[in-house]
Amino acid sequence: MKHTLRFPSEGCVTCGDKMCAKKVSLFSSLNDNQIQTVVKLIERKHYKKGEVIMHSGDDFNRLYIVNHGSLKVSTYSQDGKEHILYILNDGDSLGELSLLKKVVSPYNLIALEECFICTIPKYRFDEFIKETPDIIFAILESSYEKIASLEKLVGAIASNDADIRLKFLIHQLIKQSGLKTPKGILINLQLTREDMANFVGVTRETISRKLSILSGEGILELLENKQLLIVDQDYFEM
Amino acid sequence: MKHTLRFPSEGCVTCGDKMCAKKVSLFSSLNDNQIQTVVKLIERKHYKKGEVIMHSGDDFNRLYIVNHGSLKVSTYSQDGKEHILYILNDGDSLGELSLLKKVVSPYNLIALEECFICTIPKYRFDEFIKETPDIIFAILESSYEKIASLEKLVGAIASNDADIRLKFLIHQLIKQSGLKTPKGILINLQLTREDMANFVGVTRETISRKLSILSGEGILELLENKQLLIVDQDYFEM
DNA sequence: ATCAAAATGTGATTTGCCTCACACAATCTA
DNA sequence: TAGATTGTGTGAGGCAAATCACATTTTGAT
Repeated sequence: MKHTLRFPSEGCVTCGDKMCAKKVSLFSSLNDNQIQTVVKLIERKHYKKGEVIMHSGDDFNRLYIVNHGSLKVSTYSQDGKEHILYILNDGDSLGELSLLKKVVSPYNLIALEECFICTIPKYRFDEFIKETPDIIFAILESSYEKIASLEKLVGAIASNDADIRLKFLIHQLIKQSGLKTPKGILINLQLTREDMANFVGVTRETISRKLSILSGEGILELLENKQLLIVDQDYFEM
Repeated sequence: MKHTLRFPSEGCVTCGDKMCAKKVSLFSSLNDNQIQTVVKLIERKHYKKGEVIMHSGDDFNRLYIVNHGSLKVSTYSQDGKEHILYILNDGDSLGELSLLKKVVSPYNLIALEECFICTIPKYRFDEFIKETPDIIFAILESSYEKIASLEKLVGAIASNDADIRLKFLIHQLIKQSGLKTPKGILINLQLTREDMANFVGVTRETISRKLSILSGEGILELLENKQLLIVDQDYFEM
């Protein structure tokens, strides 16, 4: 049910914007000319909620950029449990390593909602790097952000304390996809309780119970359609 | 009690080898000329067991390379618990990010045994990058190895199962610093039970107990001087 | 609009690890 | 070489979260 479009020179069809690549943090340092060059390399795909964007074991020979939507990046342990490593939103990217060498994906990518994903095949990006070597620094920087985020995840999980884990989870969600509203920070991701649980290594029941408690204490509100309204943001500072 | 030496052009004093930088994975792709250039940038320091090589909060403006020895890289949680993120051995490096921009160290570095550490200050490495831009790819590659190792650590800790965590710990130690001997794989790191515990997020008591069990089952042997002899390596495959 | 499937909340029970406690061993240090 | 400090093994008990169970709600497909 997914389809591929290529845009040799007309910019992005979906967003109708020749500069849409600018919102990608990886490309934020590029000038307008360079952005237009990048846009020409892009292939766009569209995925519905729940669709698998990539399976672990697939050839990983593209850079993936989230144009619009959100997705989870996960692995499975031997006993079949899902571990979510990253949640990606608009402007996030994945697969910089695949631009360096031939690799197989260790990740499963699954759309949490309708997703517009831009990809750049390795062979096309190789040419771009030759013309724009500075892009490497942006890639390096984004990889260090990934390292920092993983190190924090390790710290939170290693605490073995469900409250700290949940605190970390919500802290992350606020930072990544929190929307300021008059009533508080709104988190509007299509994350199930189980997804949340699989991100921080607890069970869905524990997430349910702890969220109820926080809701009872007025720290957050559980809205319909999996939305969270964070009332007391300070509580989630770490 | 530590002292600094600089070697403008004579190669490494400690190892007496002008090519010692070659064993650093970060530099393994360089040719002999380039290696000699790198060696000229190196400042060497010597630390005794237990010495603090860097505190979290210190200016992080150097690339650190372990010439000889081993050290732990850790952070502390709010409640004062140590979390070990990496254990570095001969040839490992840390601080590639500090070559990109001014940062403050989030890490504590502590020598597990006598250590010979090579450092390259940012301002000197900047020049080297200009002459040898390809080094960036090696830096990128090493950062992806770091990401992969963290992702595995997350998976192991998120399992919430002490046996899996210990398995992962020993698997890592075998990979990083296991020495093949006729009787099995020898791990000769100066790690205390508590260090092991702080790497995988359990208590020292749990490590003690689980190691005893594995020893009783003949999977490994607990030797003197904190050495481990891995008899059944397959047990630790993941 | 209807039904099946997926997700959620919540109680009861179990359990694996943490915590606490202490004896003993190893290691530093003057 | 003695004494202090740091590290280690192991038992007993408690507890937080996993597991199991099931009713209810939400979602999605036809």
